[in-house]
Amino acid sequence: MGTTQPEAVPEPKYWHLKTVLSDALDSEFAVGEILPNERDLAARFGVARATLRQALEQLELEGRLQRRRGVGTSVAPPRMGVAVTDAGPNRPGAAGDAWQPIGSAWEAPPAAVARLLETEPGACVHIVRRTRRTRGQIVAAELLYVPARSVPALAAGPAEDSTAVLHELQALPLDGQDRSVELGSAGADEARQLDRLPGSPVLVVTTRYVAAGRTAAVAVATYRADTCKLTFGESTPPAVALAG
Amino acid sequence: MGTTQPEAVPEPKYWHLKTVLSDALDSEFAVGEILPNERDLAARFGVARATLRQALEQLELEGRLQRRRGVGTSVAPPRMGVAVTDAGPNRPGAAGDAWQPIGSAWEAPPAAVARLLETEPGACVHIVRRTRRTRGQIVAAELLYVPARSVPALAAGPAEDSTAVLHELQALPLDGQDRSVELGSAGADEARQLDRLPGSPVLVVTTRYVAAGRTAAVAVATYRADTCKLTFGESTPPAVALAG
DNA sequence: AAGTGGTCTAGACCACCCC
DNA sequence: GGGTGGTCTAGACCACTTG
Repeated sequence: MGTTQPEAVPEPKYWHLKTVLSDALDSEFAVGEILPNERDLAARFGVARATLRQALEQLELEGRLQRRRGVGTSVAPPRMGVAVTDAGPNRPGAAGDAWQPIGSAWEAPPAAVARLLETEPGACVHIVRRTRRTRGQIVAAELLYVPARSVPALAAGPAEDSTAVLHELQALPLDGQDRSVELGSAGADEARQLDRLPGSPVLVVTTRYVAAGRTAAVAVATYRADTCKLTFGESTPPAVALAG
Repeated sequence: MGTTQPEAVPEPKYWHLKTVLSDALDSEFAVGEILPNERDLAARFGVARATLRQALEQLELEGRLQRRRGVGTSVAPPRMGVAVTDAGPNRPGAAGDAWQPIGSAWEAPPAAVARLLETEPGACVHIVRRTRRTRGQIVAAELLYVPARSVPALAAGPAEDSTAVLHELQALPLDGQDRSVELGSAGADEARQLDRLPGSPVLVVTTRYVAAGRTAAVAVATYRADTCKLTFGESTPPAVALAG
């Protein structure tokens, strides 16, 4: 009896909070502006800080917010469109948007990669580490796995220079490539390169380069999921994608 | 003094927990097996339940675990490879892997979509809702936005049948399409269709279909990020992708 | 009714950034 | 040193599924 209001299913507080904050972000804050701190916000909305944080986490996941320890929470700019299709190791890529080699190694790849490469588990391959910078921001960290058979001009073993591997790889005639995209979380090393905390959500792009019917190389690139929108263009998208 | 071990930077507990659990998953549990409940696990590792949950959330984000309220936490199977490239509205798609129309409407699209469609903000378009099923599982929910000009054979206004819009769209000669992939979180409606909780991470695939130099249609598909790996193949990937 | 994961609280301490 | 977000705790209650 009483006030007959079954209330159906009460929406979780953090969910309601999220929509309220999202609206406020659109109407009352500018990009880059810093929000009040979490303790104040929680008090203002009458919830515990953990609950407020749950809402902030969601908004960060959607690319609406950016949080930096010791600094504060700010309104994030729209996600950058990052072209994936032509960013392969043997396409130098656009001038201002470049992959930068960080180093190289001669090690055994993880089992999953070895399977793709069709190499013996435990066998060593060239591993080139690169980062990708778009408009000044580091947006991705990549590990490029190249089996010795794909770069016959190089002696098996550690390469003196990471660019040598990339250079040899360019000489290889490609049949094609296939790619997959999935959600992951940044490992300790990737997190450092991407300037994020470990565990941050990333988009993992695995590219398999095929030459002469075999897998010539495998690239595993992890993109910041908060700031990036991966684009796969066939026609010319530029203005629209950037306007976001 | 005591044992002089500065311990450098202590790794967060939930991070360490995650790796321990991850190893245990590989070695001691089978796919589909249900883990001990959260309270027991937390006690066993000597942490608060919230901390244990933080580790579980990460593992779920990586597609290692599946949690169902009222049931328990189980070991997830490897992610399904879901082909995106040839799954457009005018490619019927493979036989066993199909989009199923759910309904249609005649409404104004969100502002972001209207911008892509180059229609007036507030103008109505055909909206077709579909779900995609792969191996029996619903993996994606899509909203297909079709402006009236792209389907001249149909009267402007609510379509009697969602298949009519799709049928007319197939008649349109396409110049090409471009796509973007980004991280998002499921809204209340999408969550219901995907059998997930609101806020669950999803991969949002936005496809712009171009005909005669204009945007003919826009599809916004949200894929379950926990169970799906999106594939963009140019060569034939099958066995490898499925073996995961 | 019992057991599960999901939400929420009120507090504490820590790591980091900037002044 | 003072402020920020990040981690952690110990408890409570709720929503859902299953027997």
